[in-house]
Amino acid sequence: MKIATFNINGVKARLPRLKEWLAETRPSVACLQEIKSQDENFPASEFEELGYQLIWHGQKSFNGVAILADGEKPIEVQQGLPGDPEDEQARYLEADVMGIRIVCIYLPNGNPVPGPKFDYKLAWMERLRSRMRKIWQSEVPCAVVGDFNVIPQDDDVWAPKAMENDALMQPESRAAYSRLLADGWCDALRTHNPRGGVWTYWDYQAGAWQRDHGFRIDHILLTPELADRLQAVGVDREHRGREKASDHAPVWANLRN
DNA sequence: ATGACTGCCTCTGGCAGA
Repeated sequence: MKIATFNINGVKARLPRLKEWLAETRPSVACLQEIKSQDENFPASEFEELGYQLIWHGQKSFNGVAILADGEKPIEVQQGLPGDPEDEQARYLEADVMGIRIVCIYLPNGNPVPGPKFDYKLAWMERLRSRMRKIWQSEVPCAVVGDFNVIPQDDDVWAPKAMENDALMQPESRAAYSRLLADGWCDALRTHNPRGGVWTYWDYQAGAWQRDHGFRIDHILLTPELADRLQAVGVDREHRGREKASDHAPVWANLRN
């Protein structure tokens, strides 16, 4: 089975590109971030026409996540990240699909640093870790995928200097991400590209795509059982270069059945 | 270079993104 994650930067603006990507690459499970849609406006039927069933968690203007599954309805386990009753941002969706627990996240960006948004990011990462430890303890095979908004290492960015003041690569952000891996989760893309140099995001500005000025912030984390089944992992880079593309490219992992 | 581009909802300019 193929598990994919794609920050689409607006479901309405991206609909033709998104349907094209689904038809061309046919992931078994597709996790979307930044749908930027209220629940009642989400164009579910567009995906059902392609043979996908889905659940989503949206809000007005920003954020929003969705889980699509090929020919099977995801069974929702959790909507919204537990741990803060005041947090109403639509960034977390967890479901059981095809015998696997799928967690779709859109982790807060955290800029500017320092400030309340950065504090929210770090607190969110600790809440995520708590949730992931709980899932780990339940011993269900699990993939946590999405836009983590963390550049894990210097070789995950075209120029570390250019991003050094950004929330995406602050030592605190990296340390929080490292703690997830230290808990035992496998960073699928890193495992197959140990020397780094693989990007999943290119800014719209300053010709970043044309100059290949990118970095890696979209991740697929696997429990050991799924890591053992990992066959191939990749980035659909070519989709970033199309007309009206998202600023992120899709990331996918193939698991042996 | 407090720059750049894109999407959203709309106080069609200001905010957010990364």
